[in-house]
Amino acid sequence: MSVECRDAIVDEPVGSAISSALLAHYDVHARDLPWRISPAARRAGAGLDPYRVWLSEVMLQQTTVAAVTGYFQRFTDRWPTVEALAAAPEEDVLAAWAGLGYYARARNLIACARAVAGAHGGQFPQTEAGLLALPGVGDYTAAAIAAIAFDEPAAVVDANVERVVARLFAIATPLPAARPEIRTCTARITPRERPGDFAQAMMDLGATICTVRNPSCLICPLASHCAARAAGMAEALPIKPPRKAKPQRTGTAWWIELDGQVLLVQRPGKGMLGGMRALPDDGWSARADGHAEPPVTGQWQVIEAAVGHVFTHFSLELALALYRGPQIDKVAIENLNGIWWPVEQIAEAGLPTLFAKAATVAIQHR
DNA sequence: AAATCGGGGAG
DNA sequence: CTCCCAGATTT
Repeated sequence: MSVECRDAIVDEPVGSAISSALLAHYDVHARDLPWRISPAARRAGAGLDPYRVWLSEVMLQQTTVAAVTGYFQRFTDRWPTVEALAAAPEEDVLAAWAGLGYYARARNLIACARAVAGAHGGQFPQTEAGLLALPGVGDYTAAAIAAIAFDEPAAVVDANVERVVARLFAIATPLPAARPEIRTCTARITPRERPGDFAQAMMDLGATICTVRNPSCLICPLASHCAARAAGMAEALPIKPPRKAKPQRTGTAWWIELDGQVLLVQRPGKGMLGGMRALPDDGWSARADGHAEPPVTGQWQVIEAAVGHVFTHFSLELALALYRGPQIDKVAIENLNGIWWPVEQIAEAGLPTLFAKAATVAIQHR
């Protein structure tokens, strides 16, 4: 039932009819988002700031609009330009990113800002190829910035567009094998005029109408063009591979508090929660449980299953052990290479959510 | 091609 | 509870 996306099928008039219908709908129903500008300002000729487009796109990678909005506001208030972000201490940026997840994005964000502010003289590259060379900028983000900030007719394909296009052309090939065909079809319907609005309109459509479950085909501006709709198979597409089961791991975090300060560590720069401040722990990972051996001798109050947390590829049940004295082994503490942080200011430590939850439990048991 | 890497919101 | 989100990078 798959409709091949060839020139003969998706010819110029058909592609134009789709983009025209979508843009007309977008002009009325576009979501009002912090990284967008008003239609009135747009008509007056205002352009989008590439810095804000880039920042929003990186934050939105695998992350919902609702989760990003507050972070975007705080980042742009605190660092209004790419030069300001480039000049910020790395620990400040990582702490500001805490809770948003996928922390490699934050590390790449800093590297990218410094590359743009330095080697590129403060200007983002304006071509897809140039953007693609930046840290943390892949196929999707390069195309999105090129289209939205620089008016280039790039094929912007995110998970929303994958779904919309797979349905429009009834592409029944399972993902990820269907991606080349989806990309070709997306390029075929991307207009030379307003490519940035088109990309955002496609994503709005996927987020609000052409949803994963229960798509609202009755109000869809593209319903008359949709092959999956005609075949009664819209909700079944795209076909996704089965997902693997998550292993269940256990670990222990250590709460060592002296004189109102708790010992934190900075995690290694790569891997899980890389570069982030954290409670010291027993080495749990996606591959293995933690060893549960306390880092210093003494009396510990253990709170079993203090925190349950689900990561992308495993679940973790984290025990929390609170140090209860009587004395502290100064040498062993030094070996932890930690930093003492005022407990009253723990919210400003920039702990990832797992450890923020653990800290909350610890404070309740103080 | 498959695995790694967070967190939260929707249903 | 399950599913998935404006993906990139490494293996």
